[in-house]
Amino acid sequence: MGRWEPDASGRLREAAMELFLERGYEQTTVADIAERAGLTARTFFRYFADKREVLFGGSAILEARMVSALEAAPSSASPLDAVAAALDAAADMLGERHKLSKQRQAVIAANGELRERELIKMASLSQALANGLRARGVPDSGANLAAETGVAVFRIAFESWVNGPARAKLSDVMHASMEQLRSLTAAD
Amino acid sequence: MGRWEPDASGRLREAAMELFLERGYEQTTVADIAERAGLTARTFFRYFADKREVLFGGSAILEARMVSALEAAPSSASPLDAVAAALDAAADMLGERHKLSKQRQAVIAANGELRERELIKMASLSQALANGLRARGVPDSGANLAAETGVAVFRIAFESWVNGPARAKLSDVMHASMEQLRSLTAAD
DNA sequence: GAAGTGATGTCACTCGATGACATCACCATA
DNA sequence: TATGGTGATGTCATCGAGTGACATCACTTC
Repeated sequence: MGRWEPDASGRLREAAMELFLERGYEQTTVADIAERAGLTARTFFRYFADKREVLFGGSAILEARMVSALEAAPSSASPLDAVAAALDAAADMLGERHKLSKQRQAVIAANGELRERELIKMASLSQALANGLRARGVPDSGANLAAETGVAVFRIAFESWVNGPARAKLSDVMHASMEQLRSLTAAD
Repeated sequence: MGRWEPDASGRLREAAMELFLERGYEQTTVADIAERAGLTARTFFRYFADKREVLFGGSAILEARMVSALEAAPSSASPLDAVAAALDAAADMLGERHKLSKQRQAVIAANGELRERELIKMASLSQALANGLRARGVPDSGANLAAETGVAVFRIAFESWVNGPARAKLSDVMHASMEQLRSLTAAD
């Protein structure tokens, strides 16, 4: 794999995933990743802000799609319903690659730095959803709360799906979690 | 401040806070902190696992107190009410130092690494609360959800309190956020 | 006062991350 | 087809975080 092969970023992502699965995140240096991709460490840092980021390339896209879905929800929909529409969009995007998701989550779960990075991606998502809700006229505090709880539902459902059977549908798990939230808070 | 003065850990924490406020987190090296505390960088890393951790010494105590409060809630209390008791305990511990909290939050908010670290502390808290709920007989999925949403309420209320007037009571803000959550989900 | 103990310092090293500058492949155009 | 421009990559030097090995210091105990 020579210096000018196409898709350097994709090669780096693949090499990283391979090495993380083979020996773990900490036992892999950036130089290792770059070497397997036929590049140098300096080039790695031209594509990714830091070592962790190589695992989170899709999160910006996911966030954009979820925000679009939230914006597209009928204006009559409640805040939580609009958030639910965003979760559906997420299920569409992630629901087809159960094995890959499982591997990736295993790598992340095994390392503190990566868990931290994942959490801040979720926080960014929550922020973006809250902004979308405000644009729909939802007042500040409610927008934050609805977005936060929505992301909590997303995270819990995703985890449950990843650790469950491959044939389960992510969207079903998400709907079930959302229902559970409603009953949890309504019952008081 | 010589080599064998007492409370090395406390001196390091103070020196760090001072320097972070003076020049910012990134512009402060661990060697700077250690020097101001009359120690060396090597010793810093004997007290704190990494540079970020110097700002999060209280989080383990906070977590322990919140879990205690949750466990002490009457067994008749609903999951969300037990979580609310934990939030009250947090308000007790944090509510008296508005200025310090505000400074600390400003430092954290200004830096991505520190935001990440704070998020994982919140995740740890959520995990601990969920464990406490399970010990009370709450089923798995509901325990996670109640803990996550409870921590979301905590975070939002704390932020609102920190950015509000110094005379506001943290416990009041927390109660208001919790009420808002109930109405938000019950209205559908 | 000698031995032991725990806290601290010193040294050397690896790795993540970044700036400055050189080099390469490729493309447009004269 | 030569020339120059452009963007991607490599090379080199450097800083700071973090760690292991070992020396040193203050203090305690017998």
